Amino acid sequence: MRETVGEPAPSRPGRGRRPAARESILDAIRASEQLSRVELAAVTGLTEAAVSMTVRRLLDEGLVVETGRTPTGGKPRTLLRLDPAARLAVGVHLDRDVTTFVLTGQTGGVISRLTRPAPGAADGGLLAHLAAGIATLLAASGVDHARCLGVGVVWPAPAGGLPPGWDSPPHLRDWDADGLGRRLAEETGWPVLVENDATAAAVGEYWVARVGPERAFAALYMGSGIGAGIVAEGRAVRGGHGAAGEFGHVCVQVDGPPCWCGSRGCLEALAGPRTLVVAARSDPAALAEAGLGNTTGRGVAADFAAVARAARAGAPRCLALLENSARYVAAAAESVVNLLDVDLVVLTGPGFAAASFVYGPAIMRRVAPADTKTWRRSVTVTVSLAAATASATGAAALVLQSHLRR
Amino acid sequence: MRETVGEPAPSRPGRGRRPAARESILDAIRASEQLSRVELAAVTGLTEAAVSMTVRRLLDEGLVVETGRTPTGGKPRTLLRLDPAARLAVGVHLDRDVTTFVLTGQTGGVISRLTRPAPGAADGGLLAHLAAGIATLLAASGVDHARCLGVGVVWPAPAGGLPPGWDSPPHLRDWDADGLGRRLAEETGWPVLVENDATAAAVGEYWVARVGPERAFAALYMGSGIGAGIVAEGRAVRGGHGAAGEFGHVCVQVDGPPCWCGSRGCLEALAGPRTLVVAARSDPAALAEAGLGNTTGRGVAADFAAVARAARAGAPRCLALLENSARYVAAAAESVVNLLDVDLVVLTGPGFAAASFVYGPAIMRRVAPADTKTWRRSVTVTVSLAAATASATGAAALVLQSHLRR
DNA sequence: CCACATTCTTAAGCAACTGAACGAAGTCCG
DNA sequence: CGGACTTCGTTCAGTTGCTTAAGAATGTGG
Repeated sequence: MRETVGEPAPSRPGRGRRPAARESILDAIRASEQLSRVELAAVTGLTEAAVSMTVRRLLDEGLVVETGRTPTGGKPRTLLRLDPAARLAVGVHLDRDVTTFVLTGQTGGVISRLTRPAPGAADGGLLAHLAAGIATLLAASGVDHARCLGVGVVWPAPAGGLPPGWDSPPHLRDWDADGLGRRLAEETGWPVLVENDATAAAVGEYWVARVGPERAFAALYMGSGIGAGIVAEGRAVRGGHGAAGEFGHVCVQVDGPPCWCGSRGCLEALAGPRTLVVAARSDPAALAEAGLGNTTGRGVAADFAAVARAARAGAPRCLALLENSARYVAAAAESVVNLLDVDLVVLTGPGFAAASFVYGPAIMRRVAPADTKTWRRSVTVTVSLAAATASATGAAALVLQSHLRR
Repeated sequence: MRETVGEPAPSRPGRGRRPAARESILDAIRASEQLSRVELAAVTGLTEAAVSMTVRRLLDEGLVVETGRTPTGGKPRTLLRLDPAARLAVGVHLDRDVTTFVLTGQTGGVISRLTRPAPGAADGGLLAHLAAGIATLLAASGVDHARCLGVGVVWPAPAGGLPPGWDSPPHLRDWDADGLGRRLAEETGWPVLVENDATAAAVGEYWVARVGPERAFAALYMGSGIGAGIVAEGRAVRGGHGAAGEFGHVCVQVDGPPCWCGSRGCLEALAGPRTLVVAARSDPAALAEAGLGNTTGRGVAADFAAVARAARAGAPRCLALLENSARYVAAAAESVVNLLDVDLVVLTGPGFAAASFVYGPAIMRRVAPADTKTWRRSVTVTVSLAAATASATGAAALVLQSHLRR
């Protein structure tokens, strides 16, 4: 379950119901970059009168600005945009080896960024690490703190909390989503929201890439593990306990090798970055190609990137390892597409940022074949523009989105 | 896209917005069988005053009835139920070999039922077949036609329409969802809704089995093919083009045998009922066990049922065939559970009705193992109580549900 | 029979939206 | 250049769905 902590919703007395117009108007402008009032009325299904009134309020609050006009047959349309600086959000990605902090504006654009190594066991704990990073980020950017809506924290674990036995990094091991959100909210004074990193990447992509709510899409995220975030009808799919998107444990081979999760043939066990790196280290040729010989313990992501670089430079063994992995990932992606009728697959995260030149074509071949003999609808496969920081910006986007839908 | 045809919503002037209370109250009563007004207020989050007013209107309309009271410390609660006979819906399942018609009440209970063989090429066409069946069903049940809300038609194809190359039975081949809905609405005068049969089975199960909206669940449907319907947050997951739930084309073996869909290793190609029946017919031992020797062309479902009967009676070859199929189905079910964080899997449709004694345990072993070492949440696997008519009742439930959410 | 607890109803008010008419800001054309 | 026309946006009264607040109904225990 997603956790929102801090600032309880002020239940003003005498208040009617939650205004739906506000949400749909802001979301429509977000998705289209700029829109006039009549267009908003058409898109949202509201009357022009309702749009007019709601927009005036948004203008008064400074959330929206008028930017130019487009000529028509009669009175020209006045275009509306979100004011990027009107609202800010902090996004934090707690990955295994590194923590990324970003400050974004209302449109999801990154204002400033900060990267820190993940805290070791003796570094004074996770809370201090987070609070310091957030403070540094805000101080460096010099923005008005009052405009910051809150903090989104995402990690490579289900949003519903870490189940026992989960393979989590040491500095996250003793935390659950609920506790982390509450404690960090107390520490910083901001509302805090905790979510899975792949889901956040998907929401971030939805937000930043201006995907329309009519598209069902999946963001495949490869960091030190592999996960998927799914957005359908403009909403993140979280499942019964906030653990949807366990792409790494999709079965791609009935009697495949055992996985730490207790099952067999899981994608992660067959083709995950960790598996690939282990294979590269145990293969002398690949080891030499990727220059992994005299490095050790740098973390899976760094090793994976080295293998990808070598493959891109033409190293045959590294390329073979990646292509083998890509076969499995493509098959799992096909399952996602078939199960959820996804028409847009976005590859994101540092893993795909480094190796999309192998994974992208492989997934495309399997999921969106060029021949039209197959029955399937057309599926687009793209690589995220900011794959390395996708989760952190997604974390911020989650905060922005939750403020739309308050 | 789902198609609703007929009866355009009367847009009364001066009307405010769509009442959300009505929907949530009816849905809460549906899910709980009976509830008092205070309980409704607690469950729906509405105030007691709002519940009181809305319920009175529902009582006036006859949708809801008061049934008894429960003692408390003070004034006893008056319990409310849906009046099953207040609203009726017709559900039609157009399967490959047989068409099933059901008439259900507001709670989804079957009032009357009719089964007809699927029309051949020379039987005067699909529309006449449907119209005649519906007329016969209603005449036989002797209910007031005015209380019938509409007709739901479901078929073994995506709700979004039949893509070119789809392996559809002859009598459905020239139809698309849109056209069928419109034409049947003209023919019968009722609103018509066209949907995928597995999705309908899931909605039917959700409706009839009183699943709460907090559960994410998947209905696996085996008829002459194999599909999945997914319900999350009380809504059917349809995906970008209404083609979600293509469980039969989940990949369970990267380099498995080619499937007619153009891909490889699809569940249906490896373990679907058709594949299993073909295997049984080409295996002399299984052929003899199941008594398929002197039958031919009865359709996949009948042959599959014969194999299942033989296996249940102890026939080793038939059992082996089923258990092999179940291994693959279980792996694919595991993928669904992991991707969507489903906590309830329901087996339904004639295939699972005949062979759940093999598939149920196999899926349970893989998806809900008894040992708690795994990280996964507890998943329940059950067999539908009315697996054989699940899709037809689901079709009717879709009509009921769409009237809640109008 | 009278507190007391609890459930449900009634009454007044408010906020969000609707429809319809009107004002505003352009283009087009004689 | 001025008026018809087109399209955009606003104003205003009215309806509706819900809110809070108070009270009526209907039981139990003393």
